[in-house]
Amino acid sequence: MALQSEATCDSRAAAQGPSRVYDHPCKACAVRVAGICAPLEPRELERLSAIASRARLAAEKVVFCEGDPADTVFAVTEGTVRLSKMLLDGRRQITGFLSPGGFLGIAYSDTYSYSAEAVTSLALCRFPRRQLEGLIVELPGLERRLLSMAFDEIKAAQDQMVLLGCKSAEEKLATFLWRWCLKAGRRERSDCIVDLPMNRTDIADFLGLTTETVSRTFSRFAKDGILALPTTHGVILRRPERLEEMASGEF
Amino acid sequence: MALQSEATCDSRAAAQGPSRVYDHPCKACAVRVAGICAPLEPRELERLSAIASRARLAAEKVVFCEGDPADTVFAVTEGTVRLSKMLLDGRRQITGFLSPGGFLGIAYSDTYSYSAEAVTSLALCRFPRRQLEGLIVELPGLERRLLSMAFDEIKAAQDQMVLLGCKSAEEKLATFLWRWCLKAGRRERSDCIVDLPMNRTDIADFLGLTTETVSRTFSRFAKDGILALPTTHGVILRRPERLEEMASGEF
DNA sequence: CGCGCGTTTGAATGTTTTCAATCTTCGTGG
DNA sequence: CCACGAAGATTGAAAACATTCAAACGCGCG
Repeated sequence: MALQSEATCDSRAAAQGPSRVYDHPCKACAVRVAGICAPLEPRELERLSAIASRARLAAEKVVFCEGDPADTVFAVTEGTVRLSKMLLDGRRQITGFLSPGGFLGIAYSDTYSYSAEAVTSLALCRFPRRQLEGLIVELPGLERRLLSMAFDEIKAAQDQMVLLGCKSAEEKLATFLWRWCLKAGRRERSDCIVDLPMNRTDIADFLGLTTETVSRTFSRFAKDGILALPTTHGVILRRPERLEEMASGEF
Repeated sequence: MALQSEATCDSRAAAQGPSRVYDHPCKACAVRVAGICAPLEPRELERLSAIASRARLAAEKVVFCEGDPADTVFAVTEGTVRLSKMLLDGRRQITGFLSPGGFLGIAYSDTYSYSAEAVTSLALCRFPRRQLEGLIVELPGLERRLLSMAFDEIKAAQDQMVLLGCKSAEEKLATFLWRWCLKAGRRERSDCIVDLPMNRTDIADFLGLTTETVSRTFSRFAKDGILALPTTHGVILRRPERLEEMASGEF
């Protein structure tokens, strides 16, 4: 499973002052993965660090594939990961994007039930699954945190089902941009500047549309003055409130 | 969150022989909710029973509404529950159907993030949320089971995203019928007899279609000899293997 | 038996997709 | 530094699939 923490990836643990954690190769990781480390005592954090190793991955590389033996769990510390499932004929559904703090690959299953790829270049923490499961038994805070993250992921999945099942192309893209604006938007007066690390095909496969429809909808939004597209990955939301309206928010 | 156990609802606890559990009003419930009780020791089961109460609900009645204060968690012991989310204008997405063993209403949130209604008449176990959360802290087996059920629910949600985002109307209905056949189908030679407790509108809102499209697709399947519709809720799958093919299974 | 609701069927419409071509961007090599 | 090539993005036109609107059917219940 892929767990995305809503916590920001500030250097929380840095406030704990010097400790043995600092000598460990996972220092940087321990500092950043607020998602899972947040509720841990320093001693517990050290236990987690002890089983972790770090890895870097170039953009578009595969973290793991659906069906692979699931022997490693990952935490994202830098970059964006794309999670997807494929049909036999190659049609793809992206089930989510993970940012720093996100957690992926955990499940009570012997194989991964989805694929994970690097959208941008990545920094990851790796946890051997066996050892992490052992730690979960020992550290109740860790299990509680996982359960909380799992619930958040279920909620996000339900919102995505509403998007996929109920919304029009325009509403889908508006929802997508509005979410990204809330999560990672940089405000500048009434504008919201958003960087979309993924390409149009990724957006299309996330929203259940084609690239052409995504592109057309972007163009229409730009023509209507709702946003500007200085580059394909850089979007300036000129009227974020219009997007929020168009998103037809749930409840 | 709604957790659907894959376990059948056999009277597992009955094998434990007479005990104080039997004197408790939740006897019947404790017997049936294999979903959450399965990994519990008899003593632990008793603790769970002690905070539970039972309820019955007529078909089409509301269990709880999106936005209501989430102070009760439920387990389904009889009947089928429908979980849904609504957009402001009334469009509805059904995120899942729960059968006996299913668990609903748990989340680390003060309000329910979705609505739950009775598709058929129901028997439910009720757990006051505060007390259940206290019990989770005390009983590690309970928390482990919840985490496992949460992972299963995430996996199911991802499959549903694939269905909603990638599949055609025909593939959607074929997938739906094939799943139901696997879960609750009664085999008879090559046939599979399925009872669909929900109506066409429910199916449509689950699959991201309209009732008309669902109905037309049913008719086409019947015309092609893939299934027969003796009643609207009773379906005989004459060629389940054709449905499986049409479902374009994942991976 | 008749009424009402849910389902089915029909025809027209519309949104999104498909197919195709062009444009843009970015990386690479001259 | 510029030119080139390839991949991604955009735009256009035609087609397809699902929806919408409308009407008829049939089943269950009073």
